[in-house]
Amino acid sequence: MRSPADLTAAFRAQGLKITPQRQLLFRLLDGNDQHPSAEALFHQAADEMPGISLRTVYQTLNDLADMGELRQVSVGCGPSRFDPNTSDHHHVICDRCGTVRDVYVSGADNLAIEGLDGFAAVTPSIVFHGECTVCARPEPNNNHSPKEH
Amino acid sequence: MRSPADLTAAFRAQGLKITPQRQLLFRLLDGNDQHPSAEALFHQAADEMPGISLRTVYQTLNDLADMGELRQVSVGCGPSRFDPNTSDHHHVICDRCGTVRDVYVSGADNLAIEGLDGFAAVTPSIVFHGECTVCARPEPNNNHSPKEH
DNA sequence: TGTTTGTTCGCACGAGTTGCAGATTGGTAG
DNA sequence: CTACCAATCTGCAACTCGTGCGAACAAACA
Repeated sequence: MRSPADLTAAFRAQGLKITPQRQLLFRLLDGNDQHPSAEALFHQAADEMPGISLRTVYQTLNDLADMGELRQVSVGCGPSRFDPNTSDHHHVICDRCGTVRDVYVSGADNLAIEGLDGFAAVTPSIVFHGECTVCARPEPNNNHSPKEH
Repeated sequence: MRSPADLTAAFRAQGLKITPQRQLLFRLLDGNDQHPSAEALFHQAADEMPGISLRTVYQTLNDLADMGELRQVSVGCGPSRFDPNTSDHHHVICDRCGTVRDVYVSGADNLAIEGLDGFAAVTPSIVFHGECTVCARPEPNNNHSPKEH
């Protein structure tokens, strides 16, 4: 995703308007590597702008995704996550708490695939499932729940 | 997934009962490479057993998934698909019509990954997105819709 | 300042899935 | 064969995530 200033210019160039809601969301997403869900981003936004609606967050996220400024990541279960990192990368997710991290995989486009059966223009999307350092810790009071850390 | 006979034995061994509904679903899933959704399987089952309920189909699919007899495949949007093929493989999906096929990828477990950041016991799940042969055909009357073919 | 047009918001709705409870039925012991 | 108990089935309601809609609102611009 580009900087809030660049996005502002890009939105205006398309005849779209710059609202306080959009500016706030641009700022919250800028450099954000947390892969927030729409809901999570909404709560963060509501802290600064109590009247903002979840509907607007979804709307803006979809607009940004349509413009290619962010990627929507499906993590198997639970809500979609949004990723302002648009570089060529993949994801690792903790199956316990849902934490998502970016990972960079070399050679993913040159995998030997059998059974492609005529499918064209195929691009891989890799999700590594595992346990994050916090959840893997064997301590007894490791009682944290999903959506934390 | 094991054969219907083996599943029957496995269910009984766990104190679970063998009902006509379960037997039907075992049979419909045996060797099924269509990656059906719960809904799709329900329609197929209802053809042979008109009174069967969608709830029972979900229940049985979840039971089988819990037992490791089938995998639940998330394809980004739309309902989950269920895959009785439990061998080590991945999937290619047509982004137009939703067709899913099994693919076998060599070297997937030896990918060079950067940014894993302490994540443990990481296994990759690869979904290739592309267009199937039918959807890639440039013919003008290529007007088939999702869930067909 | 006024007009135009895109935006926001809240609500209702829709898809997919699960929880619940009463009726039903498989498995088994008598 | 009958009776019993626990597992199961079914239908419905509820839930989660996301979208459609329309009235009120506000950014951009003359």
